[in-house]
Amino acid sequence: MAWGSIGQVRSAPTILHLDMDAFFASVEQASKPSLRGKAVVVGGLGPRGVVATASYEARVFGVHSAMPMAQARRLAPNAAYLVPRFALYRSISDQVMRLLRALSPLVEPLSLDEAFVDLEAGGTAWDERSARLAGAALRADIREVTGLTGSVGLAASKMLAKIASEQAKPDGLVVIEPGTERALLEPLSVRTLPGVGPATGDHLRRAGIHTVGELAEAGEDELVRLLGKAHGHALFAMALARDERPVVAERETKSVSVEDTYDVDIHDRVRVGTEVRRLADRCVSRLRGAGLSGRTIVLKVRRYDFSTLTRSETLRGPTDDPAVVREAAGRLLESVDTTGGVRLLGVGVSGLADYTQEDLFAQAAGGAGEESAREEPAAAPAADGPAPAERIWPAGHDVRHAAYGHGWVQGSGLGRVTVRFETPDSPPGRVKTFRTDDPALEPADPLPLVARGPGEDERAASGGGTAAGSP
DNA sequence: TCTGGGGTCCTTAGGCTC
DNA sequence: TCTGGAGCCTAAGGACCC
Repeated sequence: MAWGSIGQVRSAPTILHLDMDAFFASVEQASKPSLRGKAVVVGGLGPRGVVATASYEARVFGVHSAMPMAQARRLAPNAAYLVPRFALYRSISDQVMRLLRALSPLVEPLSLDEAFVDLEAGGTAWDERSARLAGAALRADIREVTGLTGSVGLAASKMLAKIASEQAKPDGLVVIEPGTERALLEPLSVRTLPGVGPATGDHLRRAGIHTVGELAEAGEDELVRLLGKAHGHALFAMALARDERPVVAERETKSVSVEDTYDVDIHDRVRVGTEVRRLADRCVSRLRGAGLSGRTIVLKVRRYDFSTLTRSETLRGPTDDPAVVREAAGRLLESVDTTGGVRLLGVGVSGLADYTQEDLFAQAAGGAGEESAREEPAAAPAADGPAPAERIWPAGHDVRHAAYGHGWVQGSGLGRVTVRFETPDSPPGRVKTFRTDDPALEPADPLPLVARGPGEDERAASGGGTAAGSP
């Protein structure tokens, strides 16, 4: 992405950045009344899990995103620990994105809980006042539709809108007025700027540069010398509050990959090979699901000491054939020393196209059924034998009991599962414990966070419809 | 303390072709 | 015919983001 290359400098704060507050944790609190106002941590619960999102109540204890889960448990032993429920988060994200698209056709989602909107392109705002009104209305709509809060930043560029929404958190709205940008940026830490992470931050600190003002003073040549061409030019432009990157609605995928971190390092070479083939199959499933194929196969190996290496191979043409990807990944694995053990394996495909080399051959051959008739990816995890009899009840997932109704799994182990019976619009519920194989208990779909009016949803809930999570 | 998963972009370096 | 350089591709690693 070229910085400051195209477009004209905007004079009104009509770029909006929305950031949902502690998104995953807020969804869980909205869906589970007993967790409102409590410390909630969402993330991987295995021995090598990390925190995806911590509620503001958990952040008080020092828990934050990307922190190892073991450390979070030491800091906040009484918090609720839940595994992410991406399907639910995605459905709520869709509702939010629909609200954004009503404001403008130019919406650039960055993740499930964040997006840029060009309000001017949508004719929704043209000056500070109209932008502020649109931002406030959006926040109200989000609360009404999802029961959740989001923070809004408004500025004349993407970088500043993002900084504004950061300042607005939680549950606020901040406008950076054109003309005030330089003064606002000057005292901020260089780490505030997008693209300055731990490594670049350290690098700059060693050069005596701590603030955005010092970054601007250092001069473009010095920054290019310190950080390289692209990064140096980009950072200098940002330090002067120059950012003319447009809001881009459609982004095409450049690569597809899957990876797994194992609870215990794998030492057995045969097992490593098996895992790589499984990952190759999963990767191809995702690739095909997106209607894509790719030329470059990448194998990723993280060793016992956390050192990471990648090996890649570029084929003559794009493929979405699981056998081809499996074989390539297997060849790449041969060049990697895995003695000592591996903690993570990954398989990816890049150099994407929306056709395959096989398609071209098929066309050329008039579709004559080659021997390599499309092999379906090995049906995922059921590697061997029937599914185990033991039923798994992930923490936080919804369940339904024949007698007690809707609830969620508070914890399980030793053949027992503990369920709290409550719904988004009920008061905090009671806890009961069952055997994991209790036939009266079954997994359930999440309920809507906000009760719908009659006709809005076939699952129309009866209650009063108060917005979840309201103070 | 002990580090996920899915991405993007940049840099460096070597090989190849014109 | 030899050489230098530009430009492109591939491979590997690193930083960053959410």
